[in-house]
Amino acid sequence: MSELHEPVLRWYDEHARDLPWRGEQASPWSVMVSEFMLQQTPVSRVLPVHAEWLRRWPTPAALAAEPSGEAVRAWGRLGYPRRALRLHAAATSIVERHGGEVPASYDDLLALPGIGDYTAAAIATFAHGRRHVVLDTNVRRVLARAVQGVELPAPSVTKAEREVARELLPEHDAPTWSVAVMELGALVCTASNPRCAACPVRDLCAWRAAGHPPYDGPPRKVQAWAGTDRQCRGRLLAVLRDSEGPVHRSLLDAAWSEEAQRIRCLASLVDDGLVVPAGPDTYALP
DNA sequence: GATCCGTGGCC
DNA sequence: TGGCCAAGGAT
Repeated sequence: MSELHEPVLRWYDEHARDLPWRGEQASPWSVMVSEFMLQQTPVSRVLPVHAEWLRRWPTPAALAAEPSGEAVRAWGRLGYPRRALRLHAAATSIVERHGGEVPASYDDLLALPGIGDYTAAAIATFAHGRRHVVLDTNVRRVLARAVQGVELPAPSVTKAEREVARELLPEHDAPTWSVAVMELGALVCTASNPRCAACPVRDLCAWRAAGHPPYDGPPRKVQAWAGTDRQCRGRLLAVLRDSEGPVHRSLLDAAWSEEAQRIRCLASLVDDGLVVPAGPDTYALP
């Protein structure tokens, strides 16, 4: 047991947010939906959409019974709408291969569409109480600072980093430890303007002890947005989402003026399965 | 490993 | 004002 455990767990007991996908009443499916939605997306924006999804589709079978386009539509403006398609596909696979129950094993979860290392570990841990290393951006940042003494972790997970997290994982109640570290990273040990004065392990923190040296790794690229294909795809899909049925090409033309890019992006949306041709110059959600 | 994939709030 | 960031995954 590291000396980090007690203060972090005590802090979590006092400061944890009461989120609907936490606690005894949350089903594994609720946890799974939340993990898909939380990928690169803040909690505050996930909350209302998650509630509506669980009300409308309380089980994987309920979601799988509907066209994937309904999932894309109900995804709303959460972003990265391919996640909605993958969640629908994962629900279908759960019905077909797992009797409609969210799998508990990491390997079974990892085999589902839209689930990588983090999400498989998170669902196995938080929905089923298994013991896995849960390495998300929050945990990585907390450990980078408290243990390694650097402001931010490397661009991708290193072997040493995973080993540090593995050694810190307690034998008993690993889920509470992981969610506590994540919560600490989300609320106190934030990427910018960390609230060190409120941190339960400030006196143990290697980064603080070193005088808060600034990040000195490779430059972190900020994604461009204005004029990109992602913005164009977002505009086009929003037209489909906000329409009852199939829409004519002219409505899509009005959503993005640059023709070559518009055509390329529409083709990529069709290729991704987010849009389907529905007739002459007509398109719809799948 | 680098790149692509949405969206909106914040300091 | 605009760079920065938010519980990643697939290719």
